[in-house]
Order: sequence, then C-alpha cells, then structure tokens
Amino acid sequence: MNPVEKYLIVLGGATASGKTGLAIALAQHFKTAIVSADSRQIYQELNIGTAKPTAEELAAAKHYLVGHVSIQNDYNVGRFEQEAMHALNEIFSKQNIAILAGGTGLYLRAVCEGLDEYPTIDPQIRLDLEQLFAEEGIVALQNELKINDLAYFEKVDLNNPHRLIRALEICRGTGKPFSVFQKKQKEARPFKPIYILTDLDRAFLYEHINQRVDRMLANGLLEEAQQYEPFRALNALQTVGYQEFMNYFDGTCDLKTAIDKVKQHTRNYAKRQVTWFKKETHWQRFHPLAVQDVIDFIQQSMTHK
RNA sequence: GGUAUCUUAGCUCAGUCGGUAGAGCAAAGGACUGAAAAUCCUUGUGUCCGCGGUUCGAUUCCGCGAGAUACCA
Repeated sequence: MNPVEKYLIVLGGATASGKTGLAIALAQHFKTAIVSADSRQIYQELNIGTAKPTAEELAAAKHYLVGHVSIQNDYNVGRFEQEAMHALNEIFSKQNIAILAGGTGLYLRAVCEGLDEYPTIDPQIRLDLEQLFAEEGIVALQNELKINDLAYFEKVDLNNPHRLIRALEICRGTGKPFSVFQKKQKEARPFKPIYILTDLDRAFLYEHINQRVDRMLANGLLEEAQQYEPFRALNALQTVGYQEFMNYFDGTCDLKTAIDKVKQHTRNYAKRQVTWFKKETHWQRFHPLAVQDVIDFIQQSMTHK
C-alpha cells in the first residue's frame, strides 16, 4: 500500500518580487490553500507596511498564518514550524498539493527540513542575558559562552549578540551546552517540496520596491506607523516601514528622510533575502508573471518525482 | 562687476610642512536553527575641477580659466 504522494510547492523570493500574486494564481490552478511563511505578515495589527495580502487577495485563496497573532505576543521560528505543519496536515488531509509561500528563508527551511529540538526556556533567562549585555557588553556574553560551550564559542559569530544570547539561554536553562542540541539532521516530512523562486533583475526589483513604498504611503502607512508608535519597542515593530518613522515622530528627522530610509532599508532587506536564497541550490527561478511556466514545471516535477 | 573662501570616493568632508590620499554615510559581497523585515561580518584607485609654470617629483606652491558660496557694490 503506497500512500498517495503529497507535494508542497515552496514559493520563495525577495520582498516585492511578486510572490503573493503567483501564490494565488497557483492556489487557484491547483485548487489548494496557501501557508504564509512571512515573519511580519503574521501580525494582525500590521497591514500596510508588511505588504500583507489585501482582503480581495485573501478571499481569492485560503491563507494560513496571516494576521493570526498580535504584535504583543512573542513569536519565533519554533512556533511557526509547529503552526505551519499543523496547517499543512489540514490541507493535505483534503488535497495532494499545498503551497508554502513567503520571504522568510529561515521559516521556509524550518518547514521543509525541520529544526532541531530545543527545550522551552523560561523567558526570564533571556531578559537576564539582555540586561547582562546592556550592562557589561558583549564580552560578558562571550566569556560565559566560552566556559559553557567551547565548541559553539569557536564557530559562532562572537560579535552577534542575538546568537550569543540564544546559545546562553539554552546553556543556562538546561545546564547543558547549546551545541549538544544541534543535530543538524533533516527532518523526514510527509511531502515532497518543489522549490520555486520568484526572480527579478536587481535594478527592476529595486525600482519596484521604491514604487511600492510610495503606494504604501498613499494607502496610509504613516498613519499605521503612528498608531503603533506606543509599541515601538516590541519585536514586531522592529520592522522596515515602521521603525524609520519613529524618528520622524520624535522630530529627529524629516518625513522625506524617513521615507527614503524605508526604501533604502527595504532594498537592503531584499538583498539579504537574495543572499539567503542564493546559497540554497534547490530553487528553480521564474519570473513572477510566468505562471504557466511555473505550472508546467510543477506538473513535470510531480510526474518525474 | 569687485573681494574672500572653496572645488578630493556615489554623498558629506578630512588630509598630504611637495614623494599620487582616508573617515562617516551610501553601495557591493557574505553569514545566519526559536528576535530572522531581526542580528552580525568583510570590502575604499579616486584624471585629489581644467590648463600652464616652478620642481628630480605637484592633488599640495604660483599663474590663468571654469564652477560654487559669502560679503561688498
């Protein structure tokens, strides 16, 4: 008894490269649903600046994991992996094809390859570590890591406070070295991924980004940012398109400068995404409007396994 | 029109007591397994405005020209 093969269309690409439109076209063609893999579109309060799909787009295909958490909640890859797998199980109970679409490379990888298991850590430990970092600097983190996990100390980026704090919270919380949890083994998944990357010429992508920011402003981005200014310290607001306006609200920069910064930072972000996807060789690149080519490729992949 | 100051990396500027130059920002490249739109790392050759002159040697000194700014008319 061979179970029916399940396929996951994994749709990646830089911000503003046309993922949303392509994902919907594919969802309609294959009569299936989309699981979003976007670390900012998960927030219910943030709409314009995160380029969340519009109400019409959301109505055109069933979407999972869009706007389902509040900016006041903590969120992370681990939770995303669980929720995404849950959503996929639901889709695969009725369909043989599902779509995973988004620009957060880490989230895509978490679903396709799995993450190592780490115990849940008391959030207070991270707060303590953040305080240690604030008061004594990065050297304090480095020293503690050296004592508790020499193996990781030797390969980690020692100037990166996020990496050090993450490792140390595991060390403190479990009493074991962080690196013993890193098995780096790919998870067996009940589906075959088909990797599709929306690929635009760099200059064209940047132009597209600049224009999209202008459109966001016309749609009320400034007002949205103003509305959540009181929450500016939350992780959810550490987001391009919001943070830049905080200085403007403080009166420390003018509006034009803030807008230019949004465009610039969005371009920088897109560049980082491009770098991420470049490293993974399994992506098949397509123009976002070449829907039929993508469909042909998917069908081919399914018949040839 | 006159006088003064300025003209150096994409931008803002530093500097060379004459031996062809360096910061910040931008940009480019990269890393990244629970903050990932986050976080972090690497990368600086450019007719030193143009043309002459002095000099072994000029971006640096001198002259002329062009442009910019300020003040005086």
